[in-house]
Amino acid sequence: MKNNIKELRAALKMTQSDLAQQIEVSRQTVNAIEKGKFDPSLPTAFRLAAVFNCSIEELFVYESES
Amino acid sequence: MKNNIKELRAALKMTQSDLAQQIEVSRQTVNAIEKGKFDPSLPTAFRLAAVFNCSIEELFVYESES
DNA sequence: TTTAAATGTAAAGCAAACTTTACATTTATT
DNA sequence: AATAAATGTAAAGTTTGCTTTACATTTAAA
Repeated sequence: MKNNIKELRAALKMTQSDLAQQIEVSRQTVNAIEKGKFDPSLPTAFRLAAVFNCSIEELFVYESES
Repeated sequence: MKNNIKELRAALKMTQSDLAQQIEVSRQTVNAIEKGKFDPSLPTAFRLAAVFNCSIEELFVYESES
């Protein structure tokens, strides 16, 4: 699963901490998601899409698993 | 998080087992998701949306947590 | 109406999403 | 150049998505 959170976040001039607060997860979680260490939960994906005012499909690109 | 998987699945005349096979999870997982016992992971949500040829947003309705 | 298929549910266990704490490194600011 | 802000990363722990096994109940078919 790929995502363009880092770019979208930069476009809004937000820090990882800012974003973390808005979506109610830890800063490390935002970092890990951006770095592709793991996928967010569905609720977290919804909150992310809300912040960037876009669809989950625009935020994340599904790639068949391992 | 609400969803209309049960209805969409019925419309395609699929059993929970059929759907489980297609999205590569267990039948119990499909049942639990339909019954709202837990939310699917993001990858599973993507696979579900693919089966029903719709967006994740059409499948799931986000509701602020606990 | 018996049999089979589909669904519901439960327990135990594993894996992944997330937390907190903590520290090191990189990038801005002064 | 010094300081602060932002980012990266790691370890240990909790929660939740998901598995398997197992069985009970509901719905459909013979």
